[in-house]
Amino acid sequence: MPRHKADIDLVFHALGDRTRRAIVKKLSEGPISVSRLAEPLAITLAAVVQHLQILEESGLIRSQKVGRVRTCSIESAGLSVAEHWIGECKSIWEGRFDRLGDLLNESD
Amino acid sequence: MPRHKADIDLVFHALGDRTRRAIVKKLSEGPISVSRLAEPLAITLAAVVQHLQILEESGLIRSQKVGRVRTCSIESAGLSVAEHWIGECKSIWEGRFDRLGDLLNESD
DNA sequence: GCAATACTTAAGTATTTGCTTGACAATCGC
DNA sequence: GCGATTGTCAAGCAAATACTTAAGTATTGC
Repeated sequence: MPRHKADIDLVFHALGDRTRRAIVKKLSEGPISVSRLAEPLAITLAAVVQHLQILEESGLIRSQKVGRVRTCSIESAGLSVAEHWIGECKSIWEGRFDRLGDLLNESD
Repeated sequence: MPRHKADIDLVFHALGDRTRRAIVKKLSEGPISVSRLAEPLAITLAAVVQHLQILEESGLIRSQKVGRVRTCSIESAGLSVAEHWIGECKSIWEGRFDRLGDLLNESD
């Protein structure tokens, strides 16, 4: 049963780590196996697996095992959750400027 | 001299903490002082100040002190850095689908 | 001047984190 | 079957993190 949480706390926590962002970036090029994913990273396979667990639980990636190979891919819903939160902040902030503009009738 | 780094590692690290995201969200409503910012948060003022330092060094917020009051506000460049990184991942990912579509001549 | 306000700084602490090693399990090629 | 490949699991550990308390510095109102 795949994780489909995409919880905002989990997503931003997952993206807070440099290595995990590198994994997400790599996966955006397309699905890839765990060991291929680990190759360019200067850490052990076990450490990569731990990062993948965090990424999967956050809803940023998903994976399925066929035979002995686990193939990982991006779950775009996870990135969308983060994107939406940022967009929300920006629109509140910009909305504020709009109202300020109404009052002052000038731009900063 | 204000910080204008907006470094991607610092930005995502800063956004990785729930309390700091709450601060950013609050600041998107408009500038506010440190103690007003701390009011709804169930932590000490000193802890809030530490979060503000991290947020300011990452380029997510800026602040200026007038008299004894430090007023904080959003630095939208910081959020844009995060937004851009996410957009980049998504467009690489979607680009991949486009090329797949060219090959298969069908949509998912 | 003096007390209250609004931070600031430093030191200490409990918890979380990212990582390692080592043992284990499953699957593939031959 | 057997060795190589691919991944999993469980401790364990050093460093980073998010806090706290306590003491200090400016600034404001009276």
